[in-house]
Amino acid sequence: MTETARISRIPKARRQQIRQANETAILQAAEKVFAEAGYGGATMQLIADMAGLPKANLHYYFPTKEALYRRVVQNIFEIWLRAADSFDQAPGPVEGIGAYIDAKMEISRRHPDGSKVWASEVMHGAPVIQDYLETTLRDWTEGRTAHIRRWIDEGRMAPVDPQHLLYMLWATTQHYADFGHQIETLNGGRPLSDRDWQKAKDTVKAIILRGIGATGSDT
Amino acid sequence: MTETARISRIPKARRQQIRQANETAILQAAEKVFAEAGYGGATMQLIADMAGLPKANLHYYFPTKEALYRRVVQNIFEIWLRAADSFDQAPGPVEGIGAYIDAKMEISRRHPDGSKVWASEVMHGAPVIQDYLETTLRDWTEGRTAHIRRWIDEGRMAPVDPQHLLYMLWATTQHYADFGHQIETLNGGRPLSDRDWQKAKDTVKAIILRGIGATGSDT
DNA sequence: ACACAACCTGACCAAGCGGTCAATAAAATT
DNA sequence: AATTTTATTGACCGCTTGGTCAGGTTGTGT
Repeated sequence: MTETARISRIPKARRQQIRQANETAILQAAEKVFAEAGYGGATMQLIADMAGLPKANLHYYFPTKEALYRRVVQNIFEIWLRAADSFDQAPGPVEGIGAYIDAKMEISRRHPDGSKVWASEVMHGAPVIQDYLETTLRDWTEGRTAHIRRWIDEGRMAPVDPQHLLYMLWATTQHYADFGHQIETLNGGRPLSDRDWQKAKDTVKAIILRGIGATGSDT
Repeated sequence: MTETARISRIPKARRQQIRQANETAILQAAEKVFAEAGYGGATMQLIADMAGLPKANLHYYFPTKEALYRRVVQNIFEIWLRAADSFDQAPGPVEGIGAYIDAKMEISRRHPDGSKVWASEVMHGAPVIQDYLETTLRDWTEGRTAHIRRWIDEGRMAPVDPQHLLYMLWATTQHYADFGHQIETLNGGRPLSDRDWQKAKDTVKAIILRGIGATGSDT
């Protein structure tokens, strides 16, 4: 480990360091504001205040409101794609779908704002990420439905329509983020506890895995 | 049937007639615009254009943007509550929950804009219908969970957590409205056909009813 | 026919918006 | 130390927004 690396790039890359710090601060603030107010309701001023920067500085890092918004949406999309890994390297539907549910529920818990921004974007007709839907998401979906079809052919689960099964998984898991406020209200105004989240996961997995007649890897 | 009633109140209630026509035109346009652009992104001008009225006329019927929005949200809420009737007068979970899924899927198909407005409202923290969540919706939910618990006690379905089951029903059915654009994109850019909708309903019902181990009314 | 109330609307306004820019400060390079 | 590059910011601008209002029009009761 060289000295410059150990002291974390004092002279040269301090610029980059500051730049990245400001960018992430802005992105975090933006995610929250976009989630709470929607794209139209969000203001650059509010994002700037929340990030602790003057408004003009935002436009130095992100030229327009739309550019900033686009980055926020892309970040979320990548997090979601990463959750798909659980799906792939699984011997059977119980492990694969079970792990996928766990992963997506965890995302709903840790990144509720991101989920809301995504939902809002799609609800409004996906004005900025339509191409993602048509390319990356479509490819991803086709791969997964093929996977599910294989499980069905192997008799490891009931012959349910893979597409609608995927929709169900998305809907159910993301609901805990997008409608978190409603759930919290019905929970007596208190956020879900660790135990509540565990119960949510267990219930969702139980119903869906039994619903598709899934069997474990042991044949 | 009197003459005045037959000719549908020509002299007296023509005012009311016009009033109601304009109000519903405004409300329909507002629902669409709020759904497509969100509360912050929607403009009174656009709503007025879509309703075929000058903007100032909107403010004659609805004093403020928020008042108009509130009415839109309330209308949707009432439609949803009415879908609950299917739940009540049912002998067992297969009929009750099955009919409820059918009803909510039909709402997602017929009133996608309303569903989106509701989703948006809740996602943004329910700023205008928080009281509804705390009163009407909470009462409704408690009644339904009690119903489900009874079914469980009677051995008509597996002992799943009723609250999370309800969330699953809401999430899955509303997903077809709120994320309709995404579904349409993954469907090759075409809206779901009659057969697609039927398949969606059947798949959702099959997975959930099997998932909760529901049995029909015949014991 | 008259008077009164309800309805309609073009023109207007203050406020807030996204975005710009010139001037300044800080850091890196020479 | 000088100079160039990068980062920062208060002040500002054109434009759109929700909302107002005076004056005109239409419908209703007498």
